[in-house]
Amino acid sequence: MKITIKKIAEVAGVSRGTVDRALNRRKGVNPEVARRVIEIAEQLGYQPDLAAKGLAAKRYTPKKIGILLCSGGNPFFDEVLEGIHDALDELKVFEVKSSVKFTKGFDLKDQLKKLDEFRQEGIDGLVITPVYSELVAEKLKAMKREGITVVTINTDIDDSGRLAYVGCDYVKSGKAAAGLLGMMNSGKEERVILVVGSQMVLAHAQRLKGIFDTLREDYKNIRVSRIIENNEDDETSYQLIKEALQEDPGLMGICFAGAGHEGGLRAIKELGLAGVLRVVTYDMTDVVKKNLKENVIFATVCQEPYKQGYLGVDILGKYLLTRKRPAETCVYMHIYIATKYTL
Amino acid sequence: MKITIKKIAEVAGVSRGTVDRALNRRKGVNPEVARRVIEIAEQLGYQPDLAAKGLAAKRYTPKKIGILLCSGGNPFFDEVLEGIHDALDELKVFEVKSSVKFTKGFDLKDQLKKLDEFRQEGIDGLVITPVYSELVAEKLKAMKREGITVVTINTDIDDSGRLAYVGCDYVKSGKAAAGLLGMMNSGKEERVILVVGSQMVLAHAQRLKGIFDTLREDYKNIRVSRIIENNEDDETSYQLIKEALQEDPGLMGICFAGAGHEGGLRAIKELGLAGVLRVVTYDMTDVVKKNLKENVIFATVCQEPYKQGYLGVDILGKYLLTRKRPAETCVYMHIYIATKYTL
DNA sequence: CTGAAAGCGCTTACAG
DNA sequence: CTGAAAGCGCTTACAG
Repeated sequence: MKITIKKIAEVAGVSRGTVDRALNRRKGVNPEVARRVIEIAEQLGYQPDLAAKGLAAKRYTPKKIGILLCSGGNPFFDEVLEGIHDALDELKVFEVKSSVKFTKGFDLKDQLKKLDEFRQEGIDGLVITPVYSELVAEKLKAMKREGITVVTINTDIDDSGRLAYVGCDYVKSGKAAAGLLGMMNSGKEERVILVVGSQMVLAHAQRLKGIFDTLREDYKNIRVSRIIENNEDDETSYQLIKEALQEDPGLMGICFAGAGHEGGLRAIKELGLAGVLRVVTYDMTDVVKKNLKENVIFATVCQEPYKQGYLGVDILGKYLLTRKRPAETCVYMHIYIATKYTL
Repeated sequence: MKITIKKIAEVAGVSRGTVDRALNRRKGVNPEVARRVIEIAEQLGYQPDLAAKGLAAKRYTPKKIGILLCSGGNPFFDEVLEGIHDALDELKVFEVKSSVKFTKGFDLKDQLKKLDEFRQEGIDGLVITPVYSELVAEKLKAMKREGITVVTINTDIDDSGRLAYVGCDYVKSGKAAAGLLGMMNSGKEERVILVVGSQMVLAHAQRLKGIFDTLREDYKNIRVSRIIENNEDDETSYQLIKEALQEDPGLMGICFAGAGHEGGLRAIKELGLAGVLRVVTYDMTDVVKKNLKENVIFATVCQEPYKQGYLGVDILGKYLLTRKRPAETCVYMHIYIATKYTL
């Protein structure tokens, strides 16, 4: 076998308890001794045995992870949640407990409130889809000071002291959608419209940027004739898109950069444009699936939702159990394209 | 905590050793007693603790996994191999050893020989990309009788007694490629050519089927004007495709259903058809990446190579350590589409 | 066929 | 600040 704590203890001439305390940066060790032990461990290439750690952990206070998602009403997060649960299940062996909370959409106040609830309950780590606000960043920093480790998933937030971000590069995902429109371009001058929830949503703004950059550089004969903000609301989406399509009957395509496609798709179908207007969406919800099958949506750009949830929890769990940080602070998901044939 | 072996021992009125022997179907337990122990364990919902199993396993003979890949010269397998190594690394905690062997392409004789080598060395489990031959199926069955558990990845083989198959649904991946050609169809009657390694390679034949089915059903104005067999050889590919393109200058697209695109792509570039002829490929090798970036390949259909390797080993490892079978015998990979923008 | 015991590597309450 | 010891859950060589 390999280097164990026992071996290190022998070499350092101290007890295994002291080695454990030193390596895990626990308090109450002579700094001199600690330094030496750590150095010896590094020299010998010590790798802690996770199985043994897990087993020993069972005797003492369990770790607790909080999960806070802005997913109310957004089916995209069902798959994220699957990943979260699978990772939590695997952590159960190590006696890691968990508690999951949701807010309806990106509601700032509600998020702040739920964060305080978690602080009261007492958690060791948090996986969160943060609302993009300084208030949240501040609160996360305060929680860090209290010893709570934070991992952001799906959306990131600056200067919050988080351990890692697991999610999408949204500019890149914008490019992917533009590439699809380009692929379907006939070679003639054509117009498309873009639909976002709000340009204030960071992810949507970044996707727009990716789309514009790509069209400008690679597909000069595609012009964006209009940007519609639907607030991710289906009724708004329906009205605005219906209008837009009627005013500009020769459109080649439309790209939904955020949620709320259902209404827009309804408008498209009513106007008899299904299968004609090239529709590109994001993610893979039931609505998207249905409309891919019916040839209304041509393709959709995906971002590994399951993995976002799984890795978010996994990275946090590994850190809590072993203080091991992920190799990269930002773990970007694979961006890929799905069609009716890949379902 | 939960139900442990100790608890079961108490309830059954036997020692922990006996419980262990009964639950793991080891020999030398009174059948009556074994039956009762197993029943009690089920009743109590006993779930063995992996960490403890791993720790205990360290004291005794390690398990050994053999890996046998038909990957010589095929860059697609680099990523499969990454997944394999990551999974093996995780198994090291449980003292699982491994040995990896390769054959050059799908060489039947070489595969049979390497299988015998593994038997000699003594392995407990095998992850293999089987050559599609009855001789292989027979040998795998023989190995099963000797107590070796087999998992197939990337390609399956019937009636071989394997524990599971992890890989692609090739008919479906054929459909995905056809869908891409369809997406790029101008609406007019158009012709495409298909390139395979050999129609004798099961995966290629299945992809062809998927492509034909889809074109027939959904894209009636795309006609396959020719099928080229390139033996996955670049020179052959170059020659045949150059000829084909010269004979039929109005082609809309070409789909490479197997390896050996490099030569074909060279022909396309020489004839000045880069960016004009719609090229669809499979998988994501360095050659594919380069040609996506240069706008020669429009899109490529992928099949989670990393995951194939990872899960193949993971499923086998879990089975060897805990006799737990995967939920599904056939674990199908996600099929997805990549473009230059998703790189 | 069965039980008692040792030990896998790590952690912490306890005593000093 | 440090060491000796117990124990997390499981497995097997050993003795009977």
